[in-house]
Amino acid sequence: MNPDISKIAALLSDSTRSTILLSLMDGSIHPVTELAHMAKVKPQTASFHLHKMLEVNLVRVEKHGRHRYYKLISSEVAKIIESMLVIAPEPTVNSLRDSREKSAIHFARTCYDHLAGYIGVQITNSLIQKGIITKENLNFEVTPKGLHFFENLGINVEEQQKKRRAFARCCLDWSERQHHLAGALGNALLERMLELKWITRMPKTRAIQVTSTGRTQLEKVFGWDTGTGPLSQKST
Amino acid sequence: MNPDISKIAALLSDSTRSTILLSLMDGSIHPVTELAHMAKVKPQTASFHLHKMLEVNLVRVEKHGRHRYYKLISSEVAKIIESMLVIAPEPTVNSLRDSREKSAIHFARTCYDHLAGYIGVQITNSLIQKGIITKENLNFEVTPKGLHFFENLGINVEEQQKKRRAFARCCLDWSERQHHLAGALGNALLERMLELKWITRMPKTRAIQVTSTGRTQLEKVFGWDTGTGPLSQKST
DNA sequence: TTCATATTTCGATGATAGTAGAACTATTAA
DNA sequence: TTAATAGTTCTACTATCATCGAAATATGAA
Repeated sequence: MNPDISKIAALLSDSTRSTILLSLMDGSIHPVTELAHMAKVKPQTASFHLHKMLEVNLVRVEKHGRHRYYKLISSEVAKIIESMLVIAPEPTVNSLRDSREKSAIHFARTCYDHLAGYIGVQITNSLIQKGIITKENLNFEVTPKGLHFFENLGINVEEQQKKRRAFARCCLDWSERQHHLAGALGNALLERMLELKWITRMPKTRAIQVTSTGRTQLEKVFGWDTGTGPLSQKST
Repeated sequence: MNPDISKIAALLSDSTRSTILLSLMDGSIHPVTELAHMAKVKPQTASFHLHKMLEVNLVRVEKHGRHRYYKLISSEVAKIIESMLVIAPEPTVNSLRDSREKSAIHFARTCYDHLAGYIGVQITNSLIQKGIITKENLNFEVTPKGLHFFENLGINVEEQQKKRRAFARCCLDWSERQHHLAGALGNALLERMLELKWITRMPKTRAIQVTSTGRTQLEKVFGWDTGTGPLSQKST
């Protein structure tokens, strides 16, 4: 007499649906055709899957004109996916295109609504090393020194603490096998970096690109070199 | 080019396998026949499923004589199941037996290696109210006063903090829709309560029974009445 | 050695579920 | 109004997979 996990798991067990869900892990809205393209299926098929996920409340729709935009319904759903990524096997790389995309995603990507990948982990580690945040069990705490740091960056820490969600949690990065910053603070940092144009979203993927301004600023602020982009990174 | 979540999810998507996994959520070892009985399938079928879960590293086996004892391979796997329980629909109750078991499980049960259900949440809330622990984002911290409390109970807090796992995290209780104490401290508390015979494991389920000693002690220590057991609890 | 118990392997069966073609609805542009 | 685009519904077709009987293996008991 337990809740029925299998109903939920069945929805993630199909590779088309899991591809769609991982695309939605960027936290934003996506039209059906785009999701169909990502999963390499016809629009009918994507529609069929999205309908199933709507019924069990994994995703939500917004109608705008003739488009229907889908998104993840909650961070609870994102957490399920996140926890599976920790132990999921890495995919086989079949083409040069696959290999490039893999490098890009390992280098920097969004994980639901915060930054992940090599860059995400590096930033998190730098924040710890510089005494801006401290890691307590599976959460982060902002030091007094850290309050100034975020203030200068244009992020109001208190505002993030008031939000009805985890303030600064650890999220296990599947590519780096280390923790990166998540929660309200992680989200605020991503948003601010996008706003400052240090990073930009790459179309059709969850991959993130570091701009030339970004490279300069990251080096200045954190004192390390990000390299020239995903292709210059050694694959691990 | 993401890790393949669907492979993992496919293993949880079958109701027989999910029943087996939920049985293993008590963190201990179980022989094949017992798991087959819980899932209401023949031993061959259970064996077939366990073999699949072995291959993908969800479970581990220990051979003792002619028995093969299975258990969850890691707390990472437990975390996946835990995160799904949060949004999984409640099962339909078909018989009086089901209804009784449901009450028992809602009243008190193990969740991987700590206490959950009405009793688990009540204990957690009492610990907070009495200033023994405090809730910081999604973790708990032990107050100086709390150190004495756990000392008196026979739990060495420092020893738990040294362990290579989350010390005292929040775990969302699916039946109570509130947090209860998990992590090393949650585990230590469960073990100590079993040792003191305040509670006992009920055979064939994850349900936990509060002994008469337990009722007296819980009332004394926390100042609330646990009732006479699951059957005296109002179902919510 | 012989019998009983625990578990796995093999093979056959039956049910479930993903896929895309065709047709249909809804919205936008010309 | 007509044409084009976005998305859904319906209907087969196909493939995958859980289930269990039967038989095999392995351990323990008598």
